[in-house]
Formats: sequence, structure tokens, C-alpha cells
Amino acid sequence: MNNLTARIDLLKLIAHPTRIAILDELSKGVKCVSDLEEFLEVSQSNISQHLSSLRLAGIIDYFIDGRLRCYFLKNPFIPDLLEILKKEYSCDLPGPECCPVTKKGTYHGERRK
Amino acid sequence: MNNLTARIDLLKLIAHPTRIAILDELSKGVKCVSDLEEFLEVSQSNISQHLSSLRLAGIIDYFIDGRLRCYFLKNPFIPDLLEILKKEYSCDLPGPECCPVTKKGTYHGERRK
DNA sequence: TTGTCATATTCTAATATTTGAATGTATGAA
DNA sequence: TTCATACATTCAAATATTAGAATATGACAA
Repeated sequence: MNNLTARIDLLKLIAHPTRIAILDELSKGVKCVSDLEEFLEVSQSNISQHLSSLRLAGIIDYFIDGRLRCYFLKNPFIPDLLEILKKEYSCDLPGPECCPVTKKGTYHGERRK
Repeated sequence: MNNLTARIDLLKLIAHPTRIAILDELSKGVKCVSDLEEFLEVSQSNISQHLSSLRLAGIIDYFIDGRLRCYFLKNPFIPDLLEILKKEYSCDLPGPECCPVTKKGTYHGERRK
């Protein structure tokens, strides 16, 4: 499995509102499960399940402090992803030469013979 | 639905090998379906289905040139995403003060009373 | 006006994901 | 040594995603 494939798998795992919320919170610092429980609107069991999946994928990890499990971000791809997820874009990409609105210009890409 | 939720939905839609391959190819320029067919290992029907989903989500669009449909990228979030997907990271994020390996330091986050 | 090319749509089966409910386990306090 | 806390695991049901097969459509060429 190459790098890109692996990265796409990560993306798929992460593309979930609760998981993003967890990662966003962890990006601010170490948190234990009950910290997360306080600001997420889902059950403790569900949070644990998400944490477990994220950890199996190598995205986060934890250390044990007494009876707390303190989770933290591990994968450096995550902060970059969170950043662009929150970024605002003011307009669409510029259309190609032969724009669908004007119908002018032609398409110069490769075509089947 | 706020911006972040919408962005997460986009992420979920995109997190698929064939879709990423399509978007990556479109990021290099306009392509029609048969161009895509040539380098993707999936059926034409399947490509069309992916293109259709991507278009419904506002990620891509096309213009008609004779009997070709020429697709292009529309959503400006995509190039940023593709960039970080391909980025190499040399190591994990630095662990927190109280690291799981050394077991030193303590956890200063908020805790339930 | 018929055929063919380029592409889309619909339907369905297979598969994957997500969740809640119930229960289990380890730790520290009393 | 018993109890409560903090968290994890297992299971099953509900739901969503994906791919392929079959078929449809619209444009151009002959």
C-alpha cells in the first residue's frame, strides 16, 4: 500500500463530525475521555469507540495517568487537515479557457482516437 | 448547516481512491470522461457515477463540447486538500509533557470534579 | 435515418460504517 | 475488600456506500 492510498484511508476514517470534533479538541492539547464527554453530545461508549478507531489508525495515542487515559494527537497530517477544513475560500476556481457560460474556446486535452 | 459541517461532508464524499484519482487528474487540467477512462482501472459507468456525485456536491463541473463532457475543478478547497494528501511528514508530532514512554510529567487539563 | 460514440441513469447486491445497549475491567478511595 | 469512577469492548441493528449490469440518451457521421 503506497503513501497516497494510506493517506486516503486516513481521510476516510477522519471524515466524520464526531471524529473531527475530537481531533480538533486534541489539537488544542491533551484531553481525557471525560473532558471530551463534556463538550461532545454523544455517549461515552461512542466516544471510546471513536478514540479506539483513531488510535488503531495511528492518528492519536494516549498515556495512562491514574485511571485517566490522556489522549493526544500523534499524526502530523491532522493539524494541516484541520487548518484547511476551517479555511474560508472566497470564490470558485477560475474556469477553463472554454468556459461553460460563454461557450467560447475549445478543449485541447488528449482525446481517444 | 455550518461551514465546518459542510466541509466534513465534502471530505467524506472525496475520501475514496477513485474520486481522489479523478480530482488529481482534473487538477492538472480539463478532462473528458474517456480521458479519465484511459488511466483509471474502473468501468465507464462507475466513472460517470463518481463524476455525478462530485458534481452534485459542487466540487467539479463540466461544459459540453460536441459529444464530450469536459470536466474541471470548481471547488477551491480541492487543490489544498490534494496538496496535503501528497505531502510527506518525516516524524510524529512531539508528544505532550507527560509522555507515555517516559511516564514523567503530569496531566494539567481540565477534569471532571 | 440509421448507426455509433460518449456518457448517464437506474436498479440491485454486496459490503462497510455507525450507533446504542449491555456489560466488562482496571484503578483508587474509603 | 468493597465501591465508585473512568473507560473499553462486544454485539446487533440500522443505515450508507459502492460497484456492476443493463439500459437509456443525445450528438454527430455516413
